[in-house]
Amino acid sequence: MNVRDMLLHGAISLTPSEERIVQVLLTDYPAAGLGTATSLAKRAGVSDPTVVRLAMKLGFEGFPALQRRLLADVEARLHSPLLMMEAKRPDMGTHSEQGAAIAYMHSVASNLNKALTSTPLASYQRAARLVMDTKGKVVLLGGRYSRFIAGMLAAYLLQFRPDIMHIDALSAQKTDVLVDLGKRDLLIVFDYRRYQLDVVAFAQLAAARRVRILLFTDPWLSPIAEFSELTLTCPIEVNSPYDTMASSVAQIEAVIAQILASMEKRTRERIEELEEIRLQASASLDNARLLEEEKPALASMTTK
Amino acid sequence: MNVRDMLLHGAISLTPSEERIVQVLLTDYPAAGLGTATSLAKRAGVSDPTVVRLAMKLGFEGFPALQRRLLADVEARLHSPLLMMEAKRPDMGTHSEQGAAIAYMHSVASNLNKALTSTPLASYQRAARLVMDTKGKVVLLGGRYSRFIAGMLAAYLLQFRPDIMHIDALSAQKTDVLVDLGKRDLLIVFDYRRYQLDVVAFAQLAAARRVRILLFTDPWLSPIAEFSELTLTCPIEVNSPYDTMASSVAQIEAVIAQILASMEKRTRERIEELEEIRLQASASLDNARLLEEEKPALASMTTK
DNA sequence: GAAATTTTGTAATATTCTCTTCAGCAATGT
DNA sequence: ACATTGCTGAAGAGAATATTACAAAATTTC
Repeated sequence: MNVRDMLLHGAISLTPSEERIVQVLLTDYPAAGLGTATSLAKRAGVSDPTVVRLAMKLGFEGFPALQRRLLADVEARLHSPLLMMEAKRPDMGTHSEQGAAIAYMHSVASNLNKALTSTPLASYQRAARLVMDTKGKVVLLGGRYSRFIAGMLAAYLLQFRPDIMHIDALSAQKTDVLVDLGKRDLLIVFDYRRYQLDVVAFAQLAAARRVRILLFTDPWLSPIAEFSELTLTCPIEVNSPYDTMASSVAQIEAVIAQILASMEKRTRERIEELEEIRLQASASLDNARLLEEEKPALASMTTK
Repeated sequence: MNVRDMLLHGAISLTPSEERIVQVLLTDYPAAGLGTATSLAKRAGVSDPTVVRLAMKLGFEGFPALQRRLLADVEARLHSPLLMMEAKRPDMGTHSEQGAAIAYMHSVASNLNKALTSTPLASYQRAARLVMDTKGKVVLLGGRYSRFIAGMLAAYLLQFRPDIMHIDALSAQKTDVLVDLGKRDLLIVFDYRRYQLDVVAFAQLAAARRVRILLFTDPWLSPIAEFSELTLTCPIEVNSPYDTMASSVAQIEAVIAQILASMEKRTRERIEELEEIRLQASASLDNARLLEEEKPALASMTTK
């Protein structure tokens, strides 16, 4: 069993700072673990003893032992047949003008795969718990683009619990919501690179008021990571001047899935039924068309 | 220039024992160099000072410096997209309550792959042309969830052309925009299943006014497909009571990529520069950490 | 074949890294 | 509110590692 799997599916329960280490390690696997223990600790924003303790928790004699294992992994992977193929990979550099969209989709796919392998299950579980265990309000905030993701998550969460509040565009007035927030509340903030000053500032103010913070960011970490309780990272780089948001969307959906899974069976069933009903209600609209003819579809549409 | 090439094509003359080291290093590259200097020396049958001297001869400050370079090489090779795919998938099927989030991510990944292979390039090209060739206004509309995707696309398009208008929540008032629309205008509508009556109705009214329609929907086709000029479908089913929007997001991003590719070179470059500048502005925040040491990162984060 | 030069290893030193101890802190239960 | 438990980081001891200094081989040169 290689180290990556130990981290992803390991049966050991991790403390928050240990989790941060794991996240760093997975995001930049295995290079992040091949330096010194102290460098890894700094990157994760924890102290070196914590790194050492994690190594031991994983069953190693100490950090160097873990490192040796990591090295073995590298070796194995570098000699894998896949890497041989890699050598003759077509140069992605040429946008080729023609298949730009297709090339882009491929690039997103590999991005998603990266996301898949770089976030441990525990992070999702923690996020789910954080959201559902919060007694007070849950406030959502995002940047220029990511505010749409915040909106999506808000729309989902509305169905699971009350007191959801999405701050769409950050204005001076909106900052006022802060006065009502305290340590029983949760701020879910999305901040991918080109970290927006106003968003960071808002989060900082919230942190000062002891509001708990759940941060979604990229592997380079928004400054907000400094004072967030839990940080979920997600790769965003693709061959385009813009970054992709597809993986981020998948990620919040995954959190939703995790919330659903951890719910009481009855509660979950009620929600599933609810969706089922909504689906049927709309399906009746155009089912006929799909199964039979086109005419009924138009008919049903003109009826209301 | 990576270390391997330095060793292979280096212009420096090597002493016999140095050559032995190089040989070992190349035989097991780069793993052999990632341990301690002493371990490498032993494998080559020489003493450790010889190893250190070689490192310096190659232009490094010392052995650790060479090691850092070696690590960078590994990272570059390991981060190639293809290799990310290799990270094997755990057994699906077992929803297991535990790994709900992970299972979900896998399911999204395969969904995306499906999207990848089921939409021809021509569709993206036509969508791109449709958007950019429209002389009049471009109005965007979505449903309960998909309106966020509409919002994203609107945010992107704003940078490419004027007269972009996102109808966020559909109200009676908003329907009024219809009176200003005609056959020179374009309606981009997102309508995934649980096709919303109001959205369909709006599209229908637009169609009646001869507004051109670009529809994003799922493979079961929204009724709007009946009167849209171009329909892009995208699979949305995953193992969850909800549908995924990740692929849809990827899809609109792909359209953006296609638009960028089909633009005049100069125009595109200007936009890319713009993004580049935005990126650097924020990157300067924490770049130091990634390229050099850990210290500056923490410093920069606390500094503002 | 001896001196000069280069190469190499041993030993001592300097540096860096790991890991233990301990005390502070927050969360949780009584 | 108080005690308990577990998590965390600061500090420093101790170990491992890299590097320097120097002397012994080996090689070359005359």
